[in-house]
Amino acid sequence: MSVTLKDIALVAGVSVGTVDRALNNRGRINAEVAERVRTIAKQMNYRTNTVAKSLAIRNKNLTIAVVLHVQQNEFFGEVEDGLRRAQNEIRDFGITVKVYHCRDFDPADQLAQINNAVEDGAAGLILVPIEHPDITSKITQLKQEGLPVVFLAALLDNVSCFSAVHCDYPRSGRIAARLIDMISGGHGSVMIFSPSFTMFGHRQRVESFVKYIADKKSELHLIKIVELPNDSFGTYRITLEQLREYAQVDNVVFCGNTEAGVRAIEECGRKINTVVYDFSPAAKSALLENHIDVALQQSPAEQGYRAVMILFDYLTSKKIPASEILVENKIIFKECID
Amino acid sequence: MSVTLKDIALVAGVSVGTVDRALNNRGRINAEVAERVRTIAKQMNYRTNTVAKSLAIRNKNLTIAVVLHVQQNEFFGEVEDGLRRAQNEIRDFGITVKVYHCRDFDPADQLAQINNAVEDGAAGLILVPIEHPDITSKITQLKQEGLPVVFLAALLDNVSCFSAVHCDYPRSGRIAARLIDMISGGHGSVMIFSPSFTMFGHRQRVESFVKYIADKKSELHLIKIVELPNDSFGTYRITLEQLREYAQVDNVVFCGNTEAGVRAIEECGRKINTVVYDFSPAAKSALLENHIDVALQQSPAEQGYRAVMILFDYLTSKKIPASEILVENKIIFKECID
DNA sequence: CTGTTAGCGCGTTCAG
DNA sequence: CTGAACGCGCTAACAG
Repeated sequence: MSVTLKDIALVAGVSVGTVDRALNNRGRINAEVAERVRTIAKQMNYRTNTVAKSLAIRNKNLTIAVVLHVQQNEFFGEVEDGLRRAQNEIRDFGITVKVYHCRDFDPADQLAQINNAVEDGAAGLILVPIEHPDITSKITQLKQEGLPVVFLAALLDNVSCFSAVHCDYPRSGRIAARLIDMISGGHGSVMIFSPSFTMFGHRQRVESFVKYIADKKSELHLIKIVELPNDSFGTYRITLEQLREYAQVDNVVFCGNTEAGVRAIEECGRKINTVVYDFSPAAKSALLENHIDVALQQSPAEQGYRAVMILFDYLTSKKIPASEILVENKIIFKECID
Repeated sequence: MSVTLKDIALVAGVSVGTVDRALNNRGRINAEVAERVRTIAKQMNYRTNTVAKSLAIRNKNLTIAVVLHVQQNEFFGEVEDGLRRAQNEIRDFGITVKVYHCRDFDPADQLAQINNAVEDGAAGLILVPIEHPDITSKITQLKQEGLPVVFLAALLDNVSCFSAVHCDYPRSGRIAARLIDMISGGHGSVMIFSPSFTMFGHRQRVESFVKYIADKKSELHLIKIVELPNDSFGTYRITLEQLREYAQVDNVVFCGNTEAGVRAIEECGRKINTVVYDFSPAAKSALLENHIDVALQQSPAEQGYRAVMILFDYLTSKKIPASEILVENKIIFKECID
């Protein structure tokens, strides 16, 4: 059996209340007694039972706030699935997960939602941060106030936080490069489509792809890097336009609304080796019908799940997370799903 | 706030004890009252709080037994990592995980270990089953006695159990085939190395590989399927021997002791496209040094972890698992890890 | 058959 | 500064 507060109290010759105060630095306790209790606890290898603790603090009604941006998006839809899974898992511990939506890429609205969350008494904040000075300074402020904030599925250049969950963007760029290199046989022309470069990770990914190709000195020529808008029709239109304009392109790395992108690629008529990011239903069927070659999944659901669990662990057992949690880039061929 | 037994007791006009008996079918209760309580509970959307439940049943000292076979093996070493992770996670719930080792591929010893586990009062059993009639009948018997047994990392042809956690063997064969097809450019000679065919999954995997190549009508020729022994020196010797005997082989799918296999492949001197199963440290460095092309990981740690969690969920919330839990086959190129 | 109550381990009053 | 006691939601033992 594991050792409890009571056990410690017994050998220390004090009451459980005193032990509790000592171990949790609650003050109102004689420094020497506190020290003695702590060493005894360490000797006995005490670990607080998080299950019991959760039951006890359940009436404090802790809530974890999640402030998203970008809606109606395949990727973030899955992120929310992960959020919900975590929510179900921690419900019995008396901790609630509350999601605040804000308008796409709107820093003012995001700031407002963060404030809402704080006013609602959030014990922790999960944020998909928008790059904007107001957001940055708000994060810094919250940090000073002791509120743990974790970044989800996006990172800010040069802004630190409690912890950040995201995929390894440079790596995801390199993997795509390797795949294209392999599928194309190492020669041909490639075009990259990427979402908004206002997001740091997207810039990193493309840079890393370019570097790989350059270092490899392969005969793969990078024709153009195209930045996509955030709507599916615009994505479709631009993708098709570019592929028609640059008729030599026979390799594509596509990150954006997969459904629109795949449609454009098919429509342009010629055979194009394609790597898409993320594994939406559209990507799945494109894979099955051999319209694309491989999907690179960035585990959106797991990102959502882990962000919540980081705060959960912190709230229930003071566990300090790594400053950066990288989720895997999964490589998905047709054979992985059929 | 969520609804508790007390809440139900209040509206049903009975005591919590009665509610508990009704919801858990403990008997010693008026059938009508029980029925009424159950409908009220359903109406109020009651869900038992597993945290509170765990705290309460902690003194029953439930333990989950794990009976392994095959030791000193990279794959099962990682399986045990997963087991330990799960163990740490459920410790606070008062449930213990106890591992019983048995001699490699020894059905009599495995049977003995199972009996040990049962005598120790295991509340659930996780088993890496050996194909043998004695084991099969023991499993059937335990099942009838109501002990949940879950298969881990291996399955028995035609024997059902509470749940089974393993990778999708046919799929893993197909994925390897696709990769070899892609890397080789669709032509050349391939040799397959596999562990003991006494394990059903290994047979499935190879069959599936062969079928893919046949269906594809590619110019890839399957030269030979080699069954490997369970020791690293034998593996090395046989692999090298075979590769020397069949000098035309320029593609290898290798499942076995990676360290030995990779050494043999290097030693044979010629350039061979190689796909290995599982992601041991040996596979990792071989990947980084470009000695092999890709590793297919079968998530051993996750398999161990999930097997425990299935029984945990069952023991704490009566949750019935899917009869088969498939873990992913991860495709790992050098770029995924460097 | 049913109600009451004492824990499970921890946090939090409230007296002293 | 410290101890005692109660409650979180549920199980189980004991009374009735």
